[in-house]
Amino acid sequence: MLRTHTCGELRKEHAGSEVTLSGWIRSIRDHNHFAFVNLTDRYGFCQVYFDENLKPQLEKEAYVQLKGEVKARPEKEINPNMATGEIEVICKEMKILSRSKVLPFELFDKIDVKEETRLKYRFLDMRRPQMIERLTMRSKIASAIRKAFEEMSFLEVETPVLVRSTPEGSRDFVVPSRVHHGKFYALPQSPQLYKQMLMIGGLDRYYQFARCFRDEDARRDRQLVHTQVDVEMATTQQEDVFRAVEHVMKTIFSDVLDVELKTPFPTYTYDEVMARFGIDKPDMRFGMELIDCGEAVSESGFVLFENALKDGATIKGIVAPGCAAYSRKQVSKLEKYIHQFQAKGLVAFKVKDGKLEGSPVKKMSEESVQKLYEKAAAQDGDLLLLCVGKSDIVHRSLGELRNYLARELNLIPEGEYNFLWVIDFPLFEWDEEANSWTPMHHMFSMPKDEFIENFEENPGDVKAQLYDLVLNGVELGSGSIRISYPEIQKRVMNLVGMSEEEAQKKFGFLLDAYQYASPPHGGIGMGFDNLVMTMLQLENIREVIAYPNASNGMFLYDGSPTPIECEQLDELHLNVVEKEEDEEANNEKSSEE
RNA sequence: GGAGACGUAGCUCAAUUGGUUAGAGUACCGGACUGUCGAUCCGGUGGUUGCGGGUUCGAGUCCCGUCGUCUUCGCCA
Repeated sequence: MLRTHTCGELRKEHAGSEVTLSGWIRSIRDHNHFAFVNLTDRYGFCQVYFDENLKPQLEKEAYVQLKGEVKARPEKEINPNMATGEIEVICKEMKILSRSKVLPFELFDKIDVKEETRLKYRFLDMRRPQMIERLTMRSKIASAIRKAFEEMSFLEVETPVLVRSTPEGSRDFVVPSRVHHGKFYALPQSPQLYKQMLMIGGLDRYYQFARCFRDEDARRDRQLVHTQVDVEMATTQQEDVFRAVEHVMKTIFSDVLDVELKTPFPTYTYDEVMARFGIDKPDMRFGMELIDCGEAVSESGFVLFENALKDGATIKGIVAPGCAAYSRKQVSKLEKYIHQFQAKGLVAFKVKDGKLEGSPVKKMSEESVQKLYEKAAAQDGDLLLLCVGKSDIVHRSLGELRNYLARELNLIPEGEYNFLWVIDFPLFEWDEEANSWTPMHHMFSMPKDEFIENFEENPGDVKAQLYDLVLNGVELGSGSIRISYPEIQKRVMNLVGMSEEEAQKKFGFLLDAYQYASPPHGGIGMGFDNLVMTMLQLENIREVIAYPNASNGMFLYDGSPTPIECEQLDELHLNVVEKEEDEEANNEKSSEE
């Protein structure tokens, strides 16, 4: 070995011993006749003393190997902020193994560098203790997850990475076949179909860290490539999946964060969370629930409200605590925020001296103002904000506004981990564009028992054995009990407008498998990157991924994607069509054939 | 595909709102210092203001286009 110890492990009890260390030279503190250096590696950093003779060799951020003697520091020179602060190493001999160019940015934790630069030089960014810590936590969480699943007799099974392309769901990344002219593999959007077949295959309990590929625009919490903790269990009901996942969460929070979670996690129905929080992944660490004000203002005399109600609109509100002093400008900033969710605007009331104030009050009957005040149950100094419109828009807007205000007003308690299950999701939603019903999740989710007999009658009302795991307002995972009965599967496909031929063509391999007696089964897929991000209380998924992509799908550390050689294209039977100036002539976006 | 923000020294930012030679911190280079803790002190180098047009006596600043990063809507079964 090129070292006897790592840079982070030397302590007082090593004093007097001869050691060999390897690491990067960071922070040279030159005192003319001698110098101090922090020698660093993944494990920490260690102060090394260089005398006048050895000092000239020092080069910042060079990777060196050195021999020296560990010396206990005198009392007054101990650095309590440093794990190795009670000792230093007196360098006797140093060899530079590798030199460094001047760094594009410094490698401290509190750097303020454009992310673009950090991603381009990810290998340097990763040397920062903060990034080391994040990737270390990620690894620890992963191994705790494995431990927990193994305790419950789950098998880790790998599913294929080159799979059949399915047009359902998100856009596939596609891989051309060299051997099969004009044919393509796809990278899996998730192992969904393959894990279902594992259940038919009798594996009974499966989990996997699965890479999932989705050719969609990236977001703060979404990457082209992400890692999913994928789970499936046979002979199971919804609650069995919950208990298994809770065991895993309990284990990782206890092992990695030393946080003891209370289980079971509470469950809420989809309808309830939508009504109370406007959003299917509510953050329940704070209050500010939505208030249904339609009834209170139904006879207010205010044209805006009355006309809206006549058109079947929803009128809901939230109370922003202590915001009565908000200026018109501040309210309009909030309105601007909800414009992006198609909301028209906000009607604002200030709460003062036990009643509502503000310009809308003048347009309303005294009685309805009082009714609204009572309904809102707000305190003096609060601001009541009403949103009027189509129910899905009002819910989404207020739901997002609630989160926005909570962040703005610092209402979110730190260090709290609020888990919950959202159950009873609708099985179908109406797709305006396609003018048909589509599955809310995917078409293999089982309706709840009471809907099985005639779910065709009112598809929009059908609830499914479909659930999400939510942590602090982040959707961590989504799953369902699957349809293991070919008859029911056929009816669901029928309802979403998929003919038998089409179904055979796209999913025949799966539907055939179900002809051979499947145990009832279900499972869940959990976003591992999101889990790590939320556990570390970070806002951006890229902070917990070693090699993330930028928002336009570029990988800044290697510059991909790139064009490929003509020879490669020929071998794959591909032709790249130049993008034409005339967009109309080229509205088929695909440039590959 | 749409919207917004940003782009000035290697890095992070400033430039009195269109005014003359574009500044600061840090990094880098040189010097001083016998106990520092991302040392300190003194001095110095460093700029095609992302790129291309335009308006103007004059543009980092205004306009148009373009490229890049971030956020977001759409999209993400």
